[in-house]
Amino acid sequence: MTDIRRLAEHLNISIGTVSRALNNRPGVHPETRSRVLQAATELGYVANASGRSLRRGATNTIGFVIETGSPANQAGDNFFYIVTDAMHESLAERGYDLVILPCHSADDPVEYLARLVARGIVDALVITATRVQDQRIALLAKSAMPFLTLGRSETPGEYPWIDLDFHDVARRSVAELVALGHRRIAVALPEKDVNLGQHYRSGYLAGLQAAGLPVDPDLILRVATSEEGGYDFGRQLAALPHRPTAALLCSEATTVGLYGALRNNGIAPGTDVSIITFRENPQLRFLDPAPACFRTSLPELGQEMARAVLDLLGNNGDQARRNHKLWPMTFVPGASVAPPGS
Amino acid sequence: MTDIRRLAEHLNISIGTVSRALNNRPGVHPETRSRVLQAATELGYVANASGRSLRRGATNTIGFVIETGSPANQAGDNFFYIVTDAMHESLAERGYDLVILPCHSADDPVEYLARLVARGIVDALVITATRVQDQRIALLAKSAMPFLTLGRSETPGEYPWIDLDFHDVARRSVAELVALGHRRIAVALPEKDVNLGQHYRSGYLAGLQAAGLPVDPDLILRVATSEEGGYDFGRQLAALPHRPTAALLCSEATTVGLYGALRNNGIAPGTDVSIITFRENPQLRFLDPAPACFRTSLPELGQEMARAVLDLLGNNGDQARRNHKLWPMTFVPGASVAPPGS
DNA sequence: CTGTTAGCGCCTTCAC
DNA sequence: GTGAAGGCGCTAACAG
Repeated sequence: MTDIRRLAEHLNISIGTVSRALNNRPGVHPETRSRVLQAATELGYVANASGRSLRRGATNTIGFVIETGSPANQAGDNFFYIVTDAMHESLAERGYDLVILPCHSADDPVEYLARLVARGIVDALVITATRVQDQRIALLAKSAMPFLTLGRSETPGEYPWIDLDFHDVARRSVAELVALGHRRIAVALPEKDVNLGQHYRSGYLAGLQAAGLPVDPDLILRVATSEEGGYDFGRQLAALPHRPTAALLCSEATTVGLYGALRNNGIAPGTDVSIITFRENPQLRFLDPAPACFRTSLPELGQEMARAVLDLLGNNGDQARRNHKLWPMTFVPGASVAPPGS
Repeated sequence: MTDIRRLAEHLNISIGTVSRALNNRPGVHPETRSRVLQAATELGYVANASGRSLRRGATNTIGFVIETGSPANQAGDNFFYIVTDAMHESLAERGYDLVILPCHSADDPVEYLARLVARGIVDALVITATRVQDQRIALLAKSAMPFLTLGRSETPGEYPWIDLDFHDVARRSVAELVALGHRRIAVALPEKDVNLGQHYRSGYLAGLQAAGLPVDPDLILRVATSEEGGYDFGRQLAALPHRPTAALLCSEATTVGLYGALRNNGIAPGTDVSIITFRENPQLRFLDPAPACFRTSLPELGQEMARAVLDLLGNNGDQARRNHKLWPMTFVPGASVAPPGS
């Protein structure tokens, strides 16, 4: 709670010198500097953030926006905690802090962002769960706030993104199943405006085409990204007159629900219907049969995101806005996949 | 990005009047006020947070601290998103904002808090995952920062807390099992310094005592709060010479792992070993057999927490520091519980 | 190497 | 009902 003035008085020197010493500015006698640093530690002095930001015109803080009201965020495991943990650590090495900015259910995400930008509490923003047409991106692109999106979008403009390679995951999943003899493969897609669904769908279609398989619209379903959504998907598959022998999930959150629905309808996951889900996580590992899925290092993803954001704030910010990164994932076989009719 | 000066110039009035109009201060001509408000909306003016905080000495922001490096937070579902979502909404009604402050793996939680307090970016803090002896509480109690803990602690001092009633949940769980004829009931506790473990343990012991059952130390195990921890627990139970007929979990995150370990050892969850876990969540609902557990409304918990924090910042802050609330939970029967040897 | 001073954006007191 | 001015805590530019 001490301010810089009291610290200076305590040391009998001017606040200017104290400030220079604390901020590693040149032109301070080494002995003075060490006295200042020691006194700061003793008195628990930390610069007041408002004063510093006001003067510097920057907060040295990155905001990571999460819509806490979204069912997709309330389901599943704590993807974001792992990503932000690593991202935060990388940012800290460069003197930046990270805060998670939750946008609550009753608030409008676009207005929330507009307020954030104007209030100036962060130097850059990360937004997640991008839509095909995303007003948040349109807003940010018009503003002067540097931002990174986790997920692509068809919203026009030049902005940096990092995205998991949903296309390749889906394509690869189909290929794995086809190699075992599957020919009727269902897929659960999210709501239409969720951008990852576009890519997952295109990968699925590419996989079918590569195998010379026809597209059956009955096998392409849209469900909520939640346990309930997975259950829905399973029920709908069970009700199909000509049941598929395999199913793909573009979100691991739906896996448990799908297993439950199949079992409740007398269908054995893995035996009657092969399943490949999206991202490996600890919960999946103990499901029976263990689901085939895709692995990636979330800490590495967080580090990459930190790098991308820091690039935006560096000297080559303009160039950094053209940074695009497709994040690869590797297939993890599982007992949930078997030849059809086995 | 407009500042108040430009807004005032645009309207040809002084910044003092603009400020008064925007902050609903008395003594502004109604017409002037409406002109100001309209111009603010048009130009997208929002007060700069640093300037305002510096002047007011308050940020109107509440910080919710989460240790993103903790395995317990990386496991399980998004408990905190649901709580903070409701809390945020309640706070917003009273003009407060909420930010989630992640403390990353490589950072020391106590130092992190000390920095937060000194930087003055929030008016109050919420800390979670309390320890039996919690240095964070000791630090905050010494500071002038109002704070609320989600979870109790034996750390001395007068501070407000809200805690789920772990004692009663454990006691009730034992009673349910005893009523069905169980006499050997195992329990998985977290590491010793995790405060909720103390209460869960005391409730477990109270339950045994009420039923006149002996305490078998072999049945009281400590495991990590994660899927792996649950798996560990199951393996250890399977290896016991005199196997229990029931098992209690003080964290739902361990449930899937326990099911997996039992099955891998030829033990049927629900039939061979009855299971009661902690908090109901969507993932559990689709496990087979569905685990008995305890239900509570996380949105209501979030609202209660918002109230507790706002009380701290109100006129009766001193009295509010004595607010303690034990949060009740209700039993949800499940197929994971059956009479022993059934 | 150190002290002094201006001003970041805002709100509030005082004067009118 | 409105304008002018000071100062919240800090850093950077300028004197010395």
